[in-house]
Amino acid sequence: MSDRKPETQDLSAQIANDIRDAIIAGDLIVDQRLPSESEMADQFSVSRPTVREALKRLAAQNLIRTQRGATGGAFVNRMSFEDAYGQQITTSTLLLSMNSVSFETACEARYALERACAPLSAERRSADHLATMRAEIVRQSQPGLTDESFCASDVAFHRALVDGAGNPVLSYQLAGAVEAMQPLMNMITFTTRDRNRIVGLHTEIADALEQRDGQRADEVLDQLSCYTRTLAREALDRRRKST
Amino acid sequence: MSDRKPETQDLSAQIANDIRDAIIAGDLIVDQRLPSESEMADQFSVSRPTVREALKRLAAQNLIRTQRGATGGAFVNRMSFEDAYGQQITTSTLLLSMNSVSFETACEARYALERACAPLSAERRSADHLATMRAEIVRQSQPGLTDESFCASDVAFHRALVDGAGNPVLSYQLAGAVEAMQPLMNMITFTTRDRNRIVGLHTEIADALEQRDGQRADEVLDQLSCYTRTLAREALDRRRKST
DNA sequence: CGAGGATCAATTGTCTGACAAATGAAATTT
DNA sequence: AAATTTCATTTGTCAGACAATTGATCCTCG
Repeated sequence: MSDRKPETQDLSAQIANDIRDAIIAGDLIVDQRLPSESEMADQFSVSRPTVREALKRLAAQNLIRTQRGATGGAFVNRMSFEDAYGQQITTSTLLLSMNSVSFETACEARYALERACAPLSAERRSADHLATMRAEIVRQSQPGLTDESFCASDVAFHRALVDGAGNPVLSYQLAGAVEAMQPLMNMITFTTRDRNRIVGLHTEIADALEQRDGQRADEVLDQLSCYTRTLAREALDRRRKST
Repeated sequence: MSDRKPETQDLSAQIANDIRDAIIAGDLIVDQRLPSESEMADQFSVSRPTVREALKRLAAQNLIRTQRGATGGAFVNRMSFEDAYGQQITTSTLLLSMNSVSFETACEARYALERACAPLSAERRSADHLATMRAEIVRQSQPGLTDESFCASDVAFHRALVDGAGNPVLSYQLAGAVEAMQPLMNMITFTTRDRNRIVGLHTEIADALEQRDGQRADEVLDQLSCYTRTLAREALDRRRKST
C-alpha cells in the first residue's frame, strides 16, 4: 500500500500523489477549486509546466476537471459511475489482452460474478430489464447475424441481467468483466447450432428471472458457463491446428 | 462508448487518446518504445510540453513507463495485476466516498461478489490461504485491538478467502470492492460482543473451506452479510441521534 | 588482445518567459 | 434597465534553454 519509490519519482508524480491523497482523505471536497497553476507552482516550489503535468495526471484519472477563463481553474471532480465504467473497461481489457490471462480464467471470473447477482436480479428485475433481455434474444436469433453483432448482443443481454440486480456497484464492477471479455469472445466463430444452444439458455434465464427463480437462473448460468468454455476450447484447438 | 467532445478536448488529451487507442488496438505492443518526445512533437505538430502532458496522462493510467538516458524513452507498459489493483481501489474508494452510495448497497455488492468465489475457494484454497485466515482470526480475537486494526484484519481475512479461489481476475475485481469498503467499515465501532460474533462466523467460514464445503461457506457469508448490515444500521442510527 | 575508465550523444526532467484563447465580472453606453 | 464593451484572470500552447541520467563508444593501459 505504501509508495514504492517516492525519492526517485518525478516531481509531477509526487505533486499528483499529494493532491490525490488529499482528495481521498477528504481534505479537498467535491467541486472545490484548487489554487491556480501559478499559485501551486509557488506553493510547491516548482515551475508551472511541472504543476500542469501533475494536474494532467489527475485529469486522466477523472479526479479533477479544468475550466478556462476568469473564474476557471481545476476543480475536484465527483467520480461518476460512467467515468468509473470507462476506466474499469480500459484497465480490464488491457489486463486480459496482454497479461496472459487465459480465456478459461476470464470466463470463470465472469460467470462467477454474474451468478453472484442472479438471485438479486431475480428478486428485483423490472419489466424493462426483462424486455431488454427478450429483445436481445430475438436479435440473437436472426439468421445472417455477424459473429461480432452476436457477441455485442450477448454483452447487452448480460448487462441487462446485471443491471436487473439494481445495485450500481455491482453493475460497475461487472461492466469491466463482461465488456473486457468481448474481444476474446469475438475470436470464437459461432455455428448455427452453437447459437441456437446459447439462445435457448438465454431464454431459460429470462424465463427464470420472469418467475423470480434465482436458483434456476443460477443453474442455467452455470450451464452457459460450461458451454462457453467448451466452445472456446474448440476454437482454440482449431486455431492451433491451422497454424 | 464514443468520445464525447473530441473537438473541444485539449491537444494533450487528444494525443493521449490516440496513443491509448493504438495500445488497446494492439498497434503498439508491450515494451515497444514510443518515438522520443521531440519526434512526437513534430509528428503531431505540437510543442514538446504538450506531448509531455499527453505522456503524463498515459503514465497516470499505467499505460506507459518512461526512462531517462541515452536509450531511454517511453515504453508501452505491461498492465500488471498490481497496477490494476491500485487503480481499482482508488476508483472504488472515491466512488463510494463521494457518490452517495449507501453502505447498504456497497455491502450487498461486496458480499455478493465474495459469495461468488466461495465455491471456487472451497475447491482450490491452499494450506497457505487457510493459514492466513486462521492467523487473522487469532489477531481479531486479541483484546484491546483498535477498530481500525480490526477492520484491517477483516480485510486481510477476506482477501485470503478471495485469493483462495485462485483466479487473479476475481482477486483483482474484488480487491476494489473489499478494500474500498474499509473506510466505511471504520466508521463502525465494534463492541466486544460484535467482534466475538464476527470472529465466530469467520471461524465457521475457515472451517467450511478447510472441509471444502463451498455450500456451507456461502451460507455463513450470507449470515455475515446480514450481521454487518445490521451493525452498520445501528452505527448510522447512533450517529444520527448524536448530531 | 582485453579490461577499465573517460567521453559522448541521446533522452527525459525542469525552468523561464511569453502569447493566445476563453470567460465571467465590472464598467460603460444606449 | 438592458445591452455592449472592456478587462482581469486563468488555462492552453509554444519556443528555447539547461540539468540529470544513462547506455554506448572510444581510448588508454596492462
